[in-house]
Amino acid sequence: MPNLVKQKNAAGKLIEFNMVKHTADEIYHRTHADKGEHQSLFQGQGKILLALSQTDGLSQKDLATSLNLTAQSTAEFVNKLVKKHLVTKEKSTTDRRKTIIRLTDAGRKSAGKESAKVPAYLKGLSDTELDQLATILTKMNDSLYDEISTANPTWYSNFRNSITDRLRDWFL
Amino acid sequence: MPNLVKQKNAAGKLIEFNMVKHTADEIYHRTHADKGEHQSLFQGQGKILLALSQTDGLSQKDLATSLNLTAQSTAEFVNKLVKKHLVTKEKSTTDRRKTIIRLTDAGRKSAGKESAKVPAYLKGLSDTELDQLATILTKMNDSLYDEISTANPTWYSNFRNSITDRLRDWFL
DNA sequence: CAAATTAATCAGGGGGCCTTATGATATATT
DNA sequence: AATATATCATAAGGCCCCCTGATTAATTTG
Repeated sequence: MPNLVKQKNAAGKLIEFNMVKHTADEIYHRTHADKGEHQSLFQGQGKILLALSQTDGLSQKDLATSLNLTAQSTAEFVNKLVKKHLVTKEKSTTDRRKTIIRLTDAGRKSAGKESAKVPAYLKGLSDTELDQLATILTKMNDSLYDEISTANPTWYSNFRNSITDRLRDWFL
Repeated sequence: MPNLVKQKNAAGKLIEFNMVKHTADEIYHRTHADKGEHQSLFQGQGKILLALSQTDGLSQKDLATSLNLTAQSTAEFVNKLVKKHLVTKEKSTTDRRKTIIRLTDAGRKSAGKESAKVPAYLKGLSDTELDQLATILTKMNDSLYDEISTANPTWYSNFRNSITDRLRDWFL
């Protein structure tokens, strides 16, 4: 039976990590403000870009369902990206209700550039610690996947797909 | 010299964790939408509430600087909280430029209910793993604190204070 | 007292999301 | 063919998180 004190301790550290990381990211954005490019890659416009960089030429609807967004939100983000010349919209010829979204060169570049870089805060860990961390995170992730799939099976499968796509750069 | 493969592996797992946790949280909000109360405690209105629950009766300016927000953002959140009857505004008598913000009873209650609960995904870890995790997170956090303090010393000190306040419940 | 500084507000903007309505196109039914 | 229904996208409106710039009111300083 697990020690509650240890659990609480770890939980606190995790919360702390989230907070610290959050503000570190904020500072990074403000400093490195490459003219307003702070897509978090997991959200909004960044999400769309990422999805397209895996499979270009999706319809808005496809994007919406695969990203668990409403069609409306998707339209909004796509329009914003169009304004920035990162994607293009064109009507599908086979089904003229559909709008096909394609990455521009700039878009492709922008999507790819959150390159698979190892964050500095991992560089201070020993090999053993890195292994431990990976093992632990795997367990935690599985637990969260479980939570998601029981709460919302639909989301789960969409999510699972997009996640493996997005993590392809990291493993193997 | 640390193994780059191990670093990458751990980094990937961490990203995965962030993504999974993100959507788990989203689902939680949508499901448990207790009449639109999703303050994330680390942001916006929740941040203000938390700060006031540590030290009531701060001025807007005090709030802004201690939370690393602009005066304008602070005003916005405060006004929203006033509308919800969670805080009150009153002009300071000693310096009539200042506006003192105070928690209402409802506000105090709302702030306190962040429930220092151990998340489910930690419950599956053994005592050893919990210790390992805590140790590792401590290192990562220190590394991030470093990053923050060199990038923005001002933020650092403000942040450091508010973080210890906020984590008080976790480490006794 | 005039000037400088400080606290707060107004106006406006950029992100992230959703719901409700509507219009347009496609497909199924009669 | 003609009508009904289902699907894709848009428009409009809301709420949340946050910032920059300009302006007003009160206090401190020279």
